[in-house]
Amino acid sequence: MTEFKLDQFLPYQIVVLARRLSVGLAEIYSDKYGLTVSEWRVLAHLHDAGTCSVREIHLQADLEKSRVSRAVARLEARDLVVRAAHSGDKRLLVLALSPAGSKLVEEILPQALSFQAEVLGELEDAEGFQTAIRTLLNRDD
Amino acid sequence: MTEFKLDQFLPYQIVVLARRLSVGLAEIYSDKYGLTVSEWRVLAHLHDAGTCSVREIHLQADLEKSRVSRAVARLEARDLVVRAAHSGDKRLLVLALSPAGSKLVEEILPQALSFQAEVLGELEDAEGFQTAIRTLLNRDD
DNA sequence: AAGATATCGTTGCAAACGCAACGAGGTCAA
DNA sequence: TTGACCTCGTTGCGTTTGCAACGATATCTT
Repeated sequence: MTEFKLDQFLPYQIVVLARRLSVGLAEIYSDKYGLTVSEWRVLAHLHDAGTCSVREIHLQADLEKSRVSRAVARLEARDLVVRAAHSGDKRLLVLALSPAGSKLVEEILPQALSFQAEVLGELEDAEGFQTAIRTLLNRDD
Repeated sequence: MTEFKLDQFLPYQIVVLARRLSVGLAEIYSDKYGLTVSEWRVLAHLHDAGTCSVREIHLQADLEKSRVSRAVARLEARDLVVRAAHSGDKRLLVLALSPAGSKLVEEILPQALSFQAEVLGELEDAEGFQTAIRTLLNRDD
């Protein structure tokens, strides 16, 4: 009989860890600001990108394009994001943060960063851990 | 303006990694054997535990009890799991793998383990990585 | 021993999900 | 320039999800 402990199985451990971190982070962007994961990622990416299309967020933020589309619609309804037509290619949307959106993101980011710091702070070799994560993320794409 | 790159943000990286590993693993238990994540976890835990209740799987395998309940129902319909009443406490269910279930798990496990080995093989310091994961998983519970 | 409380597994339901299909617009070749 | 093909963002739809509520059983309290 093959020896196998689910709780020592790496893919399982990482999925569990991911869920825990998500729940922890959600206490910030969801409980305090009423944002979903999709919305938070859209805002975060726009903060960095300045301006971009739905497709770019889909690719850069690991979100189904339908999730991006609906998240953007909700964010626009809350006046956190501005949606405009691209002048050159009319298929594209030009998304950007509104002033209120920028303000909101600036309010959330420090908290997100401190959450990250708190997590990393528990590790002996935080550097090595981050390198490992990056290594795994860069495989096969 | 706060500096923030979503793709360098640890919680995000781990969620993305978790999804990738899940998809990779699913090529084994889902594509080849038609199992869902919930079903796979139930089988894996039963393989190790021998016999247990819905609640125990709920706690040990990080699954909502409704997911366990439904997964068990499907597995029983496929004759992979046996569901019996507990003699002492009639609220409890006694779950166990059927012979066919055992056989199936024995077939899958080596593939799961080799998938894990493949992932760990890409890391310089696999030991350190696993230690870090365990550290993070043991916080606050 | 009886009533209040807690726990077990199941079920109902609203919301979220992923995927496929769509219309609108762009690109490329002949 | 016209037709085939590709890409963009949105929408529809069946499935899955998490949560709350439920009936049944156990336990605790007095």
